[in-house]
Amino acid sequence: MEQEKAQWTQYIASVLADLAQQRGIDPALLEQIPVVVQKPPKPELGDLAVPLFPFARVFRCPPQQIAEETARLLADKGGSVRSEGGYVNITIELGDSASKLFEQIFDRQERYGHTDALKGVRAMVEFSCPNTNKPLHLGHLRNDSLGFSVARILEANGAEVRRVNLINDRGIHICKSMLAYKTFGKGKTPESEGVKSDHFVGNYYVKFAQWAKTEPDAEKEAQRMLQDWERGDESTVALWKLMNRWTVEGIEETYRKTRIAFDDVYYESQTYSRGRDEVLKGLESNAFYRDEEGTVWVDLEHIGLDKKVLLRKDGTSLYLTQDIGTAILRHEQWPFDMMVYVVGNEQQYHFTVLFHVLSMLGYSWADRMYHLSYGMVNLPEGKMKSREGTVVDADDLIAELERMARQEIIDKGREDQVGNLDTTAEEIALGALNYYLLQTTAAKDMVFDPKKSIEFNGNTGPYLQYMGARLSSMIKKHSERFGETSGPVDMSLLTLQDERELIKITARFPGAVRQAGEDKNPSVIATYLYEMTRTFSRFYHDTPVLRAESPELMAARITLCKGVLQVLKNGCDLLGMPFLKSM
RNA sequence: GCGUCCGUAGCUCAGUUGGAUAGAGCGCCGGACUUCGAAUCCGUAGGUCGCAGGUUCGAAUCCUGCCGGGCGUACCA
Repeated sequence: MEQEKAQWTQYIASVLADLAQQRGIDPALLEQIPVVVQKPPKPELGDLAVPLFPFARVFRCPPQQIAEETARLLADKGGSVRSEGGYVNITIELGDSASKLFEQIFDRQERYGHTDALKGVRAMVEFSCPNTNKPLHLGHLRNDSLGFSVARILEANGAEVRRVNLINDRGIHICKSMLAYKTFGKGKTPESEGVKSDHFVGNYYVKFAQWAKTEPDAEKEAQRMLQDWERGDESTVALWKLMNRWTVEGIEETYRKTRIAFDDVYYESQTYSRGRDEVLKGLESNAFYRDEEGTVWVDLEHIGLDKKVLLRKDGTSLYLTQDIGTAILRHEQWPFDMMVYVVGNEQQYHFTVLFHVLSMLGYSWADRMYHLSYGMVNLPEGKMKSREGTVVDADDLIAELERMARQEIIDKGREDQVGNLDTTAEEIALGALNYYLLQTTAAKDMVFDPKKSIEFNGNTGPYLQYMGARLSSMIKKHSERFGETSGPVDMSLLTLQDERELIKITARFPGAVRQAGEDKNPSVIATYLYEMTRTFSRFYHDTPVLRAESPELMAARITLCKGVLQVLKNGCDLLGMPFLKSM
C-alpha cells in the first residue's frame, strides 16, 4: 500500500510540474510545496486523497480547477481518479497489493507489523516499583500495563529491551508496618492467619496509621527503628527481611496473575549507597556543593529550578540520591541507548531534576532518558484516597473481574465449550483490564469503571477477544469442511467496501506499531485494533464466508479473515491481552 | 504565586507532523437471528472542540492571553 502511495505522489508531482511548465510558472516555487497523500475521511471518496489547496497560490487559480486538471491528466494511470472540491481522490486497484500484503502476513506471522525503526537500540524500561509496606493497588496496575506494553512495543520496533523493577524496600514507611507488627503481631504469620502475605503486611501498615492517631510516640518510635535499621541492628534487620519477603512474595503472586515479568529486579536497599558515592564524586568535581552544616546540594537555578538536597548532613541518602546511583549502576551493567521510566506524573519534577543532575555529572546518556508520565486512575465514585479507604486493591479488583467474566460464561451456557472455565475467566479479566487501562492516553487522568471494562459490547477488551474467538471458530470450521487452502488466491475478487477497508486496515498495522513506538503510546495500538475489529464485525455480520457464492470468493475471503486474525493476535500481544480461541 | 499536565456529545474516550459536513463506545429510542458464535450488527437523536484574540486559502490541532481542574513546588517516595 505504501508503494501505491509513493507511486501516486510521484504521478501527481510530475503532472503538476507539467502544468506549471505549460503556464510558465517557476518550477522552483512548485518544489517548495510537498504533495501530501492522505486518507479520505470517508471510504466512498476513495483510497487516497491529495489536497491541492497549497498550490492555488502558485498557479494563481482556484484549487478546484487545479484538482480537475490534475485528475484529467491522471486518467491514464489506472485506478479511478476524481476531483472533489480542492481534492484529487483516487480509488486504486487493490488486488495485486493485497496479494502481496497477505503473503507477507502469512510469511511473517507473529512478526507481521514489526518494524526495524529501533533496530540495534538497547532500551531499558523501568516500571511497577512497588513499596514493600503494602500490596499493589489500581494505580500500580496502570503502571504495570503501560510498562509491559511499552516494552513489547519497543521490541516490536526492533529494540533490544530489558525490563527492570526497582523495589522500594527501605525508609520510614517500611518501618511503620514493621513497628506495628512488632507491637501487635504476636508471632502471627500470613500462614497462621490465612492471609496473602503482602496483604498481611499491608494490614499492619494500616494498623500503624490507626495506632499513631492515639499514640503520639508512634512516629518517633518508627524513626528510631529506621536508625536501628541503618545501623544494621540485628533483630531489626531480621524483621525487615522477614516482612519484605512476605510482601515481595505476595506481589510476585500478583505479577504472575497479571503475567508480567522482569529481566532484572533492583532493591533500593542495595543501590542507595551507590548514589551516595556518586554524589560525593560530584562534590569533588564541583558539580555540587556542601553548606556549612554539611548538607550536599545541587543548584539548578540556572535552568529555572530550585536547589535540591542530595545528601543529608548526617550523610544519609534521599530518593533522588538513590535514583542517581541506580541509573549509573544500570548503565554500567547494561549500557542502554534509551531509558524509559514509567512513573506517575506526580514525579515529573523529580525526573527533570534527576536527568539534569546526571548530565551535570557528565553522563552523556542522560539526554536519552525519558519519563513516561501517566495520570491518576479515578473511580466512577470519585478519587481513590488512602485516608478514606477507597483505594482499590489490585488482587481484589482482578478477582472481581474474574468473577464477572465467569458469571457471564455461565449465563451464556458456554461452560462446556470454553475448556477450562477458570483459565478462560482469568484471561478475559486480564484482557478487559489491560485494554481498558491502555486505551486512554497515558498523560491523562482516567476513570476506571470495572463493570464497563468487562462488558462484551463496545470498546472493550472482551469485545476484541470475542471477535478473535468467532474468527478462530470460523477458520476452524473452514479447514474442517474444506481442508487447508492451497494454490493461488485471487484477492481482486474482494471488491465490497468492507473487504477493501479490511485490506487497507491490515496494511496499516506496521504504521501503527511504528507510531506507538515513536510516541511510546500503547493507546495507538488499542485504537487501531478496535477500528479493525469493528470493521471486521460488520463484514462478518453482512458477508457470508463459508457460504460465499463461489469457491474462489470463499478462498479470498478466508484468506482475508486469516490475515485479520493474525493482526488481531499480534496487536493483542502488544497490549498484554490474552488471545482466546473460544470463550 | 510559580512550574507542569489536562479541558472534545449526558457519561467514558479517539482525533492534535493544520485539510473535506469533528468521530467512536456507553446510555436513550427504533430495527435485524431458518445462515460462519446475536457476548453481534444496523439506524435516529445528541457538540459554541473551556473562552477570547492571532497566524493561515484552511485551526479541535500552531501562537498569545484568560477561565476551570489535576499534580508538583520536602533534608517523603
